[in-house]
Amino acid sequence: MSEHLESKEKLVQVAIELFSTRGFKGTSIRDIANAMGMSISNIYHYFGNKEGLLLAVLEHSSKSLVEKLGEISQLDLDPLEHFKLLVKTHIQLSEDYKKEIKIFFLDEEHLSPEGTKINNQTQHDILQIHCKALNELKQAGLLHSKSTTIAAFNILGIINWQLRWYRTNGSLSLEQVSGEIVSFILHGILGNNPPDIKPDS
Amino acid sequence: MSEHLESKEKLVQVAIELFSTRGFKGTSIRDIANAMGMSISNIYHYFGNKEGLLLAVLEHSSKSLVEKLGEISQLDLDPLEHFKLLVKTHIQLSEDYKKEIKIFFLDEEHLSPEGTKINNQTQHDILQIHCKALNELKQAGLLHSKSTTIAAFNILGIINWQLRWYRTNGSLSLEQVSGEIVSFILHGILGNNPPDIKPDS
DNA sequence: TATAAAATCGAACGATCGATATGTAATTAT
DNA sequence: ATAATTACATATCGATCGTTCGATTTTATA
Repeated sequence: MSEHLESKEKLVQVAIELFSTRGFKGTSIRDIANAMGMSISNIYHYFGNKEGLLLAVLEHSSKSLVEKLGEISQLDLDPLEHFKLLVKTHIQLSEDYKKEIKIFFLDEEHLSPEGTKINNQTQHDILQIHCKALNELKQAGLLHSKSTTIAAFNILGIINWQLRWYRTNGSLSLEQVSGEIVSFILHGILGNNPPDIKPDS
Repeated sequence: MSEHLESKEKLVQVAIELFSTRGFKGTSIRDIANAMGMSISNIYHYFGNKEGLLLAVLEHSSKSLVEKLGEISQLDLDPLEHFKLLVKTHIQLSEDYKKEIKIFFLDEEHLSPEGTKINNQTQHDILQIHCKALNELKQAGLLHSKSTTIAAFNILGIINWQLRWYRTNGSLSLEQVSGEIVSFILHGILGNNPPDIKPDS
């Protein structure tokens, strides 16, 4: 009744690597089998079919990502510090889950109903985490934006876009970029009533 | 020496439609031929191979998009009005070129060197247009952000993300969303020294 | 150690893919 | 009028795709 978790976990990792660089349709089962040094049929033994493997990847990474972001959401901090920590953590997590998130955005079009469901659920969860933090700011009278939802979308846009252009080997450190982004977002949502924003906590 | 432009142009349009919904790898030449009511070989007659068709799509739309955005850049306005107009126009253009831009982002991974070149050039051009407008603001002493480049990336992130979540049939009009986004961005880049930002020009 | 279960393999299947070869009808140029 | 070019179609190629089958090896258990 025991599964060979080593192979199964390694398969997911290899799939993440290949799906993120070549896309789902651009990666064949044979590609994955070769990269694993394993036979094709063995992949079917573990995941049933190609999409089963994709679903395993999606489920594996989305659950973990939302979980870690949710931990921040449950901390008991004052609204402003809470929000800053949330954005900073989100940026760091995006870097950590770079490849997995890329799969999310790259292959969302040709997903099965189940895959679409996972995808939508994940996006919704993440949006809600930010909305919650923004509503705390609103209750504290600090929010300038009329719509917290649009503000939350804007924040996700900035963070997810940073994932596309930021290069680790470039001249900017992630800390620098993260600081600039937090500052940009804070001014964007707080508007003209900023309680003297400190550059970093 | 004359070409049948009607069929060729229609082919590009059909390709845009299918590539944007199913992705490049997810769309077969046969799919396109069927949607056109045309034989497969005729597509090869016009575009040489599948990628030639993709390049035609990319070239067609990127040139047009950058051109229209560049027109705004050449207007002679005061920096702030200039910038607001640029963002608003970019949002509107994104809506107009929704499908084409989707192809840009969806299939950037498996492009030929030439496709990658067009893609990078386009992204670079658009970024520069925003950087230029931001530098004008900087010279006017209005900019809060340290790095204009990061600020420009943030702006692109917000606009391109809006393209993903905004639904025309939803409860929000594009005008509303556009206004909120412009406000968000203005506060984000101007920071604590805002010259009394008017909600709309 | 016997046996059931899990893990792995090689070979093959039918379908579909991008691409081509070879034609013919229609248009255009001379 | 006729030669040349363009616009299309049919049929087919070899490659690759996802998937399956049948068998073998390894591992767990009783």
